Amino acid sequence: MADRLAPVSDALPAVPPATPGTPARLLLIDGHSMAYRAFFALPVDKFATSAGEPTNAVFGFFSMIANLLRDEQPTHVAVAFDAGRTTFRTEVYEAYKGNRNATPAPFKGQVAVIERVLETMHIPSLTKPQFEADDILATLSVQARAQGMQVLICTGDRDAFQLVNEDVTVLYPVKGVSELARMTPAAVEAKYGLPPERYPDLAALVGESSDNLPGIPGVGPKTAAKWIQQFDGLEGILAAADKVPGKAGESLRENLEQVRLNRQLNALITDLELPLGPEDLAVRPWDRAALHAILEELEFRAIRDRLFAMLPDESGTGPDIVEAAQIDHTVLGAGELGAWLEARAGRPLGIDVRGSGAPANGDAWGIALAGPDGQAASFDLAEILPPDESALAAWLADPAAPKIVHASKEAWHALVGRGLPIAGVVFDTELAAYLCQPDRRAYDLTDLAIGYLHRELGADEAASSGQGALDLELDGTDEGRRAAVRAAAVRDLADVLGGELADRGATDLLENLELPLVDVLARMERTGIAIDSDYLSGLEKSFDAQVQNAAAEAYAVIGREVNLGSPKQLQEVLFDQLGMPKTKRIKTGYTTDAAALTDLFARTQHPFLEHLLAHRDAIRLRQTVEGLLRSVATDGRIHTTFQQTIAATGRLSSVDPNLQNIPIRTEAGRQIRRAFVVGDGYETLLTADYSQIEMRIMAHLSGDEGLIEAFRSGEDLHSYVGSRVFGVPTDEVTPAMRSKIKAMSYGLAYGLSSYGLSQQLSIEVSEAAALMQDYFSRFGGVRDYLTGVVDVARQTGYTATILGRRRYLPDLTSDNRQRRDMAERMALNAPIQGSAADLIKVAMLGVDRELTRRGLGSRLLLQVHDELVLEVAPGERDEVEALVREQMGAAGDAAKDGPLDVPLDVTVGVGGSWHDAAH
DNA sequence: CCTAGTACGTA
DNA sequence: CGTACGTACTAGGT
Repeated sequence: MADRLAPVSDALPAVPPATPGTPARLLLIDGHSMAYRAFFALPVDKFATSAGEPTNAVFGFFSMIANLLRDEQPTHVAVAFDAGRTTFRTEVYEAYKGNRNATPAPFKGQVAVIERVLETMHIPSLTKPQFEADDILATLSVQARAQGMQVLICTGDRDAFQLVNEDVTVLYPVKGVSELARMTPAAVEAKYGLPPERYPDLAALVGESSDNLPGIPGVGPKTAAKWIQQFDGLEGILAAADKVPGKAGESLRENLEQVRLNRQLNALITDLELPLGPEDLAVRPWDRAALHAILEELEFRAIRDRLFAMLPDESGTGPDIVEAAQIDHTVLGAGELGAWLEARAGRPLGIDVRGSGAPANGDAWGIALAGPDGQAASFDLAEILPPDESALAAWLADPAAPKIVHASKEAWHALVGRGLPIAGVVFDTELAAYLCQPDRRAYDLTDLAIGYLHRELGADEAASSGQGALDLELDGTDEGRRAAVRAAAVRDLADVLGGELADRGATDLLENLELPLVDVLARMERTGIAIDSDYLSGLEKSFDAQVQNAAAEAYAVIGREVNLGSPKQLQEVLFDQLGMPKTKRIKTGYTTDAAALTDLFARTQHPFLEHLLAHRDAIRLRQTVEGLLRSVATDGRIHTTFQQTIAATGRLSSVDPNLQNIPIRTEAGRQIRRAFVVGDGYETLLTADYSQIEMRIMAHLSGDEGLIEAFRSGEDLHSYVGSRVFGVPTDEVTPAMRSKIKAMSYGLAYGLSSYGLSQQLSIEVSEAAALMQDYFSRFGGVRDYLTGVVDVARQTGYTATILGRRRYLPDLTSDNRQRRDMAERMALNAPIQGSAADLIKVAMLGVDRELTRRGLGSRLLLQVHDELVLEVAPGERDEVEALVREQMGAAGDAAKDGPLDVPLDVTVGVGGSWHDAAH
């Protein structure tokens, strides 16, 4: 270990805006003027979303802002917009700007988008009724100057030249919006031969065509400038109008009124009352996620990166969009960790673990700890000395020593792989962020630090600058310092996210559900499930033979070999070569999915379709088997990873491999489940399913008496519902009736339409609509609930599960019908699917707790949304079954508003394989 | 090599 | 024109 070093102040290079001593820099932009310039500078047909929304003005404007932020490094920014077409100027002079053409249709709407973008960048947009943007800019520039600021005004309106002085520069577009002329006093003087304050006098004489202000015929800028010099300004000229010689003088005398009017109108107002002063316009951190989202929405894809790269936020070279991380990073001397930890006993420390979080063979090679005092320490675990390692191990394993981690399940695997088990995790910043924003797809620490702390961690700074090798010290100090910065961010994030959770009523969800579940899931992943690899290999051969056969027969029918896995080539065969009727339209032509092919086969009986479908099935099964074989670890087991922060509804997901979509519906598919077997030293596998969990939740949430009674009666649900809907006794509900009802019941939880139902059941839309009518007439509570849940979500902005897990659905108020409808279906489904997810998570905690408490050797292996798979130790079968039934059945008692109104039935099966344990 | 589109497995 | 996922493949860009 290195000698003890003095604490290093660790300022990462997000350059602070105004170094002390340099004046603040205010950038003011005339929004409408610059957007309009951008609109004409960029081809509208090259800048539009796939929906046809034009974005050329938005892009040009935003691109210009990015350049300005980069080049000018303003400390303060604001954009002013005209409030409307009528202003005090149009009242004085009706024709003011009256020559302007109607706003082009593709421009309309783009200003609103620009304002939204500015909002995400936290750049204020200012308007003032009856005044123009330039009046706002004029007022602010005068105020800012008085406060000692340097001012830049970006506008395409020449009237702003009157504002130019030693502290105020106008940036005037000369070509498009990318090239701006810097109008300083000298530049104005050079161009017009007058100081800036005389410019409006000149404009009054010459006129301003863009404002529809006529000038004096025969008087151009040269003459005007000469007069202004000669008579000491416009007042002098007007006073001496009689003495002005020549034809021009005559012309002047004929237009005195117009000149007076011009001068009155082109004077900018500098004493408006504004809600914000220059001091309120300081550059603030952006809402990076929202900015990213809006660029996504604008489909700026290819240019988005360029845009982001220009932005100071990303490059870290701009204004104080983000703060630099400030910590004291200490490299501790040998044996000092114990005391360092002791000094912070009982205080939660942030942890950063470097290593691999793989479930089967995790490993950790570095760890950093950050205390509440801004101090952090880091270790290279390959070099750590025994006294420090034992202090670290004891502290990590101590459940009473509070820890804060980002992605604690990965850390768990990494540390366990190093022989350093972790306990006492009181906060996981990834889980917390997930509960706050469940629709996000990623929760990178770097992004959370920017979003919640406005702090740049600078993780890849050394590497990306190409100087990494130079900076990196052999003892790992540089890496250690970055780790310490992350650990400090994790610790600080816990404070902010803890508050966010509390605001959302989600603290309980984190502390008593998701966080305890991490440990359960980690152990499930580490345990894995045993695989009969020999059997699986045999299955692969068998499916492979089927693939070859089906392909050969398919080729024989059409007389040539095509790639049966290519929808494009299949379309050629089906619709061109074989001339079959067209299927449902998709983006790339006509669908060749299984439903369409089956339908085509029913109509044409063409043998190619039969072989094609058989090939699809076989290739799919082979692919599944091959994937599983690849995933078998050296211990003969498959270790999936359960992702806890992916599904927006609260479900888990499973990856590497996905064990939540192993086939079960077809016989051939079920064969694959025979490969999942009980491991050595265990007696059997046990599966436990909730039956009709989502319908039970619907019954509970809706409070529908009929549906609740259906579950209490213990009768077959779909037959019970069918008998009520069709008005026949339960035992006279035919299988066809029952399956219609089943499809309908489940469809309702997904926001099914009558059209969708008709497709599903291959019946007329009218018949489907009638079926829904009958259903709702008997189960009105369900209808009321479904309409109510959307209404409430629209009001509150979110849906909630029985444990208060929220899903935010801002699109419920979208102007876009497609998005709105989608959001409505999400709102219908989220409370149901999410509550089911809550319930099985509660059940998992209960099962795991009881297994441990009773000292049983049986263990949880898998969760498949409404099913748990356990490995049962010898002699524990009956006790485990009872325990699982008990815990799963009781999960409903944890609901926020009291126990469920319906029982939770659990079906249990036992067997040597997953297949045989089914029921 | 990466992305979009298609298809399909589960609950 | 029914929710929530993950994976694998082709095709077309790079």
